[in-house]
Amino acid sequence: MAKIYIVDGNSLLFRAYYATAAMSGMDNLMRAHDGTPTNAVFAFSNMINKMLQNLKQGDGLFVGFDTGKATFRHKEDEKYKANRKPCPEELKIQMPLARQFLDSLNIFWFEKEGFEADDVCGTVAKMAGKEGKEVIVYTSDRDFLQLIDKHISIHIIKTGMSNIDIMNEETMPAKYGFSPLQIIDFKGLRGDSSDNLPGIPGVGDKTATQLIQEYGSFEAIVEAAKGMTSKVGQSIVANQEQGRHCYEMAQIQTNVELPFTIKDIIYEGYDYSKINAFCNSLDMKQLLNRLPSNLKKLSYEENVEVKYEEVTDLKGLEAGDEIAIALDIEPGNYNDATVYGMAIATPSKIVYIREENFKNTPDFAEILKNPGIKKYCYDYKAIKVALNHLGFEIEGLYFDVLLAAYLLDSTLNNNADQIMNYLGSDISTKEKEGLSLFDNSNPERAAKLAFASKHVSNKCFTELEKLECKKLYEEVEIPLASVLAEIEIEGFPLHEEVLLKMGENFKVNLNNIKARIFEMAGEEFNVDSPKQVGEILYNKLHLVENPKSMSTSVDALKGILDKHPIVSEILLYRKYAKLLSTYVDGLISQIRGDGKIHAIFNQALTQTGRLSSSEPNLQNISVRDEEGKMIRKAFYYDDEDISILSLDYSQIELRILASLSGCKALQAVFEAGEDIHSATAKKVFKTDNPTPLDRRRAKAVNFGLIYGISEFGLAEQIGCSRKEAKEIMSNFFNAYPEINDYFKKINEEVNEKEYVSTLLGRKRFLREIHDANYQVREFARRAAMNAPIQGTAADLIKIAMIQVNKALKEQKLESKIICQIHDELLLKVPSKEKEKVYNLVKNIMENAMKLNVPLEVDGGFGRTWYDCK
DNA sequence: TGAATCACG
DNA sequence: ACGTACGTGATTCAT
Repeated sequence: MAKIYIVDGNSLLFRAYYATAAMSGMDNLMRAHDGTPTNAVFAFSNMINKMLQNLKQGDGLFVGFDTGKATFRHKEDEKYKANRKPCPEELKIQMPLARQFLDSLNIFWFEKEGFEADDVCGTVAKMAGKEGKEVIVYTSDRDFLQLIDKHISIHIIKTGMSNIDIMNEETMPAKYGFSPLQIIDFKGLRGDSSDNLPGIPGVGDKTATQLIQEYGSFEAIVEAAKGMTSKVGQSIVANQEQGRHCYEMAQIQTNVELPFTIKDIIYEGYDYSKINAFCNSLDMKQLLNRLPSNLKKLSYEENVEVKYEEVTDLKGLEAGDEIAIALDIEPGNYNDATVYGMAIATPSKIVYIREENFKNTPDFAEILKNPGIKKYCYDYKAIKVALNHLGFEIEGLYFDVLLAAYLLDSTLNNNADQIMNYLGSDISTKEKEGLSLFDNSNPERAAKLAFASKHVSNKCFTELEKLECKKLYEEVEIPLASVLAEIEIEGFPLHEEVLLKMGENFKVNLNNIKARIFEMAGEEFNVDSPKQVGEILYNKLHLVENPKSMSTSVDALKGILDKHPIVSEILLYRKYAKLLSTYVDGLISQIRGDGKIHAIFNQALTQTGRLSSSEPNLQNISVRDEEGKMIRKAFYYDDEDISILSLDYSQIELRILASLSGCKALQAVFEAGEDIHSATAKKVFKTDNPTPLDRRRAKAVNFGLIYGISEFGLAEQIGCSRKEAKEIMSNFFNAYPEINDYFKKINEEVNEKEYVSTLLGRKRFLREIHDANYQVREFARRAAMNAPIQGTAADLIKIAMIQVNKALKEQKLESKIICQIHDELLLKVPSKEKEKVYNLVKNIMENAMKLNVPLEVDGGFGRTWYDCK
């Protein structure tokens, strides 16, 4: 979920000033070459930079300031803050500099006359909370604690940015002994000497806390005090007006009128040239190297005005040898989205043509299908598939912004606005008015997108070259986009009637199981609700004494199978419920008019370079469970002459690990064609005849290695002691010493560069490797171990897909790729092509990449997907 | 909208 | 002392 970081600017700036002034001594403040004091801005910039390090795409950052003029609180109380020492001149000078600093980082800040930073920040925090954002407020002022709710936490800065008290709905009451809102009652009693608010004389922290815990609120305490004989009681009654005044003054306003919305504070990155100029002018260059690179816009330009004209035909459009295009299309799945029109940009002009006019002009189809005219665009695959639905072809992809951005930084989402922003172009349009409610077309946006697609291309090529990804881009991702489009257009036949029949069976089972569960539980409840299941198992049937968690996951339930027969029934219920909802009803809802599934293969989504599949996901159709596997029987061609061919890489990730690490022993196992898990079992359990159990445990060891497991994780996985796991791992590394060295090398690399690479140079950035949080850091470390392996496997099969697609076309074969499942390809193959295609595809897959181990591809034909073997 | 669950490699 | 395997997508409940 997006987070919103809110900074109490004045509070932090004061801290920044006094912390550094105390360190260096007042006479020795840090200054720029012209004598301007910069200590506060410097320390402030470091604090802000720490926050930027945590910022993710879509997160917001806002700084609220005091204007320095009188506020409504001063009007109510002329003595308010009257005891404050005047702000030192050296700090005063830096106030506007801090604002300039924020401007130069494109960070949104705001101040409003008549209000304090507290009120502005409080209002923004509540606004963001209402939108469901997770809000984190940085301040050193404890008054802010009253803002805490389920969305908002307050980070109280004690010293610098490392000593922080994180206060939220749980921690705040635990520490203070009362609720967030009661901080106001607390201030009423206690007062606040720094604001010159006296509160109730004779009441300190301890007494105030006690009273609040006993009576709840300030007014209730005043009421109760009337019956007290103690000195404190008398003081409360006598000074109640003064206390009430302090209570009022401590309240933060959360309904200040603001001329902006949360959308405006979403952070969209900094322009290096701007912050560079600022830092240079104040001689604080240290900051520049420490700024997070992921938030840097690739370059900075003022908005370029994009002019376009709407046309009904393309007469007179000189396409030349390259054009940039953008579809104006309804958001959502492009297989059934309405296409409103298309923007076409040539070097001389940009035109927009409505969909109903596509057929008016033969030039339209000609230009698009001419591979000699280079196409620049954003998400070519979507355009190609959507155009196909309208009966148009497109060829000649040259530059795809989405794919370029994906290689530059896989953490970027498939969001044209954000990606263009990252690349320094703005394609946002004003809210349009006056158009039909039923027409969500946006010609201006399409025009801007087309223009920007060409505009950012040079920059992208330069960056791809710097990152050594240009070859991967041109030779893998770009050609793959067309291959995937063809796979999506081709589709995969799925038979509703077969699924329905299976579904009926599943439903009968499900109802019987449900009846048995209710019988055993002694009541009816929602078995789909993990919460209610946990309630029954743990609180009603008490299957576990002092349960550590209320988890009802497979792992948790398998551990208590013997405690009660209801447990296995719940697991069975889950199985059939899953089959019905996801694989029967879910798949049926995705069958289109042609009796086929047209899943989308996302090419720019995963962090490792793999594809993903959606609507529906064809990459997680059941196979491990025999009954679940039946679903695959619904995937077949009516034409009995057409079979499905499934070919998959055997042990691809372990082979890649063997190759990348140069591990001789592991390579030898593959060269000898030995069973890898048995081989590992022999080595880690030191036996010549591993039992099936040994092999199973060795398999877990092999997989664990790929995932960067710890001895604890291994022990958990194979059910042994930590000590045994440690020994197994040490045996493993003794048997395969180069693997240990390889992972050490990966660790050093990610620590130094904050990224890791696949064999072909695909990068995965892991900036979290230097996160302050141990768990976050460890997660990044494990991801760093896995990404080169998983990513190289992804690169490999992508190359194979391109080569297979090309070979099938060149040899004029009717066979087609219809699905990819990470290490497996599915093809439709007519009988007469069986032998040829089998050998062709197997051969291409096994030789797609030159590794230091042989690649092995297995598989076979089936009438249905189920039967492929 | 997120958490929990479970399907796959 | 801490917390504990990589990468995905769909469904359901609950807020």
